[in-house]
Formats: sequence, structure tokens, C-alpha cells
Amino acid sequence: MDGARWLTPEQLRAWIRLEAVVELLPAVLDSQLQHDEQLTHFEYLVMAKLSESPEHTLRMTALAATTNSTLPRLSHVVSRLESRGFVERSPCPTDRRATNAHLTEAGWQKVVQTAPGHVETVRDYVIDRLTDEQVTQLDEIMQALLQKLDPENTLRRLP
Amino acid sequence: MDGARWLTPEQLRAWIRLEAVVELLPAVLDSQLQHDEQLTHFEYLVMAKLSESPEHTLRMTALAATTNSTLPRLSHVVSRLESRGFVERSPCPTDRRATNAHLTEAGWQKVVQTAPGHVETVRDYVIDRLTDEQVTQLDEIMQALLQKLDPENTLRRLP
DNA sequence: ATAAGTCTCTTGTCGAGACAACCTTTGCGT
DNA sequence: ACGCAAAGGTTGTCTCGACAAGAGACTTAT
Repeated sequence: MDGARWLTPEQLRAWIRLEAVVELLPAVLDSQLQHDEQLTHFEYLVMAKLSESPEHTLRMTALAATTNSTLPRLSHVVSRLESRGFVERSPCPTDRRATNAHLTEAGWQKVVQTAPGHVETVRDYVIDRLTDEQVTQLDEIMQALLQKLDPENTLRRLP
Repeated sequence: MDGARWLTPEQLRAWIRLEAVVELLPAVLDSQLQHDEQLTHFEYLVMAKLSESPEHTLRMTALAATTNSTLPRLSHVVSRLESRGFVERSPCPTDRRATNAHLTEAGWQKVVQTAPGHVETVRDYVIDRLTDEQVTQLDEIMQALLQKLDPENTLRRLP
């Protein structure tokens, strides 16, 4: 155990708590969305990002990037959403390799219907627990972490 | 979308970034441990908690609590660790319903061998990205969130 | 005693994501 | 033009975790 730089008690405590939050928070978000709307957090995220895009449309690659996801994962999720009528696929006219994902009217309605409850959960579990100053601090801290975690939105894996 | 309290731009930005970190950080930790030691982050966490306990032993329920996990999940993971010789199960003498999970010598060696690389990853991706002041802020913020996420503070005394 | 209820843990099933293999299209070098 | 590598997506397989159901063991009330 020696020979490695250890953590100070303060650092260790902060880390353990961050670890716990990172473990528990996704479960809470998933749980609310699953219970109220039969949606995964990630499924909601996909539709939310589409709803913010011009024409409610994005290429699969772009959608994968904004949702911090891989293409295979996204492809599966879009298939599910497509079978439920929330999203449509269409070949991209300018590049025949590419596929556009488009939010249907039903999908838009679903997002509109889902958003308030989701935001309320986010407020309840995160935002309302913090002072305005802490929200600012949180933003800065997460930004610092993302510079390493997600330098260019491109995650490469070495086998 | 109206009728619900929305988020201010500052709050929204902080949330989106927290969302990204919560999505990406577990993948990074898992990746390092999987690549270097063929361990899941959660498997490592289980063994680490055992290694910090007296006799390197904990009851399954207590272990589930300190790892923020459910009993079924833990049971499956312990089965895997047992088949790899890192953990042993034994019936609790005082309560025959209960099961004690015990870290074997091989398990202890595995933890000792794994810890430095894991800590280094934590430093690299989290601690070293932040000022001391930010570490303190992070600790306080996470503590605030855990009051809602984990009301029964699972860092209880060990039986 | 004993029956009901609770605690502790395990098992089986099912859905979701990681990873690899694959196919098609595009771009690039020569 | 042609051949090859890279980009864009999809599909199949396997593992892990969620959830529900179940089997023992302890507790309590009658």
C-alpha cells in the first residue's frame, strides 16, 4: 500500500461522498422516470436532446456525442424508442452512411409531459439542497472534472 | 412545460455538468480496474470495505449498507468473488439466518495490489483537478446531497 | 406451543449496456 | 480511376444489476 501517494483525510472524505452520490443519484433519477413515465433516464435524455435541436432532428453520431454515449448503446435505445413511436429514423440525404433520428409528435408530447416531473426531482434531490453559491461552486468543480473526463467528447477504449 | 418551476441558466448548467460527470466517472473507474486487475469498481469496493473491517469480516447486510448496495446485488457479487477465491462465506454462529463474508488472504493481497492504481486514478481524474478549497466545497456539497439521497447515513459503526 | 410476522439471504428471470464483428459508404492516396 | 483505410450504424453475444419470489431462521403474541 506504500509507495503510492495516499489521500489526506479531507480528500478521502470528499471522494467517498462523491463516490456515494455517483452511485445513488442515477438510481433515483431512473426510478422516478421509470415509475412515472416508463422511461429510462437515458431514454429521456435522448429525447430531450432531440427536442432542443432544430427540426427535432439529429444525426446518430451527434446525438451520441451530446448524450455522452456510444453508438451501439444509442442505436439500441433508439430502436426501442422507435418501436414505441417516439422517434423515427431516416437516412441522411447528403451522406448515405448516416442516419437521422427525428422526434415524432408523440415523442415531443412525451417530453413535454415528462419534463416537469423530472425537473422537480432534480430540484428536490440536488438544486434545492444547495445554496446559490454552492450551485456555482458545483458548476465550476464539475467543469474542472470534465476537462479530463471528456476533453473532446470522444472516448476511445483500448482493449 | 409551464406550471413547473424551471431552472435558472446557472442551475441548469451546473446540473448538466453534474449529469455528465455522474455518467462518465463510473465508466472511467470501472475501465481502469477492469483493465489492470479484472475487477469491477463495485467488486473492489466490496473487498476494500472488508479489508477495513475487524477480522476482515462483515455480515452481508452490513456490507450491503456500507457499499450502498442491495442484498441481491451483493449476493451475486460475493458469489463471483468467492469463486475466484477472494472471499469466503460462513454462517454466522450467533444468528443462523446471517452470513459472514470474509476476505481471504488472496483477497487481501488483491486489495493491496489494486489500491495504489485505483487511488492514482482517483487523484488523476478528481482530486488533482481541484484546489484544496474546491475539495472542501465538494465535500460539503456532496454531504448536502447525501442527506436526501441517503438519510440513514450508512457509515454506521460496525457490529 | 404455535401461528403469524419479520429479518436475512439466495435464486431465477429479464432488460440494458459493453464489446466485438460486420456491412455499407465516403474520402484519400497514388 | 482504383484500391484501401476510415467513418457511420447495426446486430449479436455476454455480463451485470433490478426485481420478484422463495426458503430458513428468529421474534412475538396468544
